[in-house]
Amino acid sequence: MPEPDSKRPQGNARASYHHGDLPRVLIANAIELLDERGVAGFSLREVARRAQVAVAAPSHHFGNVAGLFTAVATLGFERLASDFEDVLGRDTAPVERVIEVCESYVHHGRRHPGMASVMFRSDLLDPDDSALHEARHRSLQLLERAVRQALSEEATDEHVRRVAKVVWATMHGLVALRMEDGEALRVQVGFAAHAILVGSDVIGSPRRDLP
Amino acid sequence: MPEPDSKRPQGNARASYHHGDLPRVLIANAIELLDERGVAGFSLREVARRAQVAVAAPSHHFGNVAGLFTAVATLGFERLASDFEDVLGRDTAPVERVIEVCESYVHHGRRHPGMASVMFRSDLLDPDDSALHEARHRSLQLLERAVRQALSEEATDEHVRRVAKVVWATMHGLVALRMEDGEALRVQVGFAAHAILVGSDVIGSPRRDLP
DNA sequence: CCTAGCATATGAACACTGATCAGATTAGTC
DNA sequence: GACTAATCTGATCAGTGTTCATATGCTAGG
Repeated sequence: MPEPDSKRPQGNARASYHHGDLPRVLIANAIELLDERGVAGFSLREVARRAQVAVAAPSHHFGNVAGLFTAVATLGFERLASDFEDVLGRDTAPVERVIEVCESYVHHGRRHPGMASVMFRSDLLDPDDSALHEARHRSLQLLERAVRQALSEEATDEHVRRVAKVVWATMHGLVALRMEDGEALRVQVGFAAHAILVGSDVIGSPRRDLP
Repeated sequence: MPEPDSKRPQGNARASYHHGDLPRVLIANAIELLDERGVAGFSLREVARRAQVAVAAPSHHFGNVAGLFTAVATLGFERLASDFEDVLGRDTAPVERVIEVCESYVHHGRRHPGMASVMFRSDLLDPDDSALHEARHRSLQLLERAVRQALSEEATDEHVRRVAKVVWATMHGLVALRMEDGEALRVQVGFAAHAILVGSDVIGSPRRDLP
């Protein structure tokens, strides 16, 4: 039975010639291929092949492969921001919420390894794409909001931003290095986020002595 | 005047045909090209071209491009470990020493961006290369030693290992995301390392209440 | 000294890749 | 219904990594 295939045009019909929904289909196929073979094994031609479309078709929508990657990365950051918003809507303790944000970050990175790696390979992306910048910035802003609520009230904006960046970098590192697998990563993520928050508050704005 | 060129054979003479020191020269050229164009712009043929050698020559020493990358990454981790050892030999406070280790990590990553990115792109490396594993493991071990001295004495081995991994991941993330530039990165690195150490000690083994 | 053996380097071939461009096809608009 | 603009095709180009038989010259054994 022909299940509805998201990688083919809507209405399950390619009348002929014009595809109808190529950009979305190309992005979906690109994500699939990235998760399947990684960035190194990626091929624009293979994406076109899977969409049953000519090799040159993608260029009319994305210009070049960097354009397609940029679209994929933008979608990735938008999903990430959406996940973050879900977490921020929950009614849990502030520190717990930061940890949950981190967990959703790591979860996203592990579920879509190829897509995630493209998101942070700035050398493969269009550096001037405003949609990408916006989506990435929104993700970071949501993390900052979570961090702000988890730190002491005396924390300055600069302090909050700095801590959020450290948390962001740590999560990226944990995913990129694949240092643990399965449940152990969850423990590591929780520990790391917690330690950074506590440590930052101790060191932070109102200077206290450290042990 | 002909300065001594490390990318050509020793003795500054390619009598003919046999190169004499190809592997080392290829690795040097690969690092140069990686730092120049990044992983995406890398080309094995260009490396061979710069060594003034046939396209197929590298394959006799490294098999394929993954083999060359693996050699580059191994050298990178050996240098990193060597830098770490220098820091560990200094007579500074333990926490300060961890920060200095982190700084040397970041410094290495910023000075050789292409090389550094290859070091952590496991999809581009030979996963069974023992020399690579050994060099990487030694680097992590040295970081663990620095962390152990900086944490409270009650810290278990497992705790030390976990904290070291978090520090490692954070530094990798800070470099990979290029979140700051110049001096600001140094501040960020010091802050991050410090916060993780302090936070880990507060959360750590002898359970205390947290604010 | 000189000769066989073997590691090293060559160059051509192959199957790929991403990008480009004129021309074919169709959708949307006046 | 005609026309313009968007979309897609198919062929072409330069460039890539890998493989293979062949050529070269260093080195060990006689």
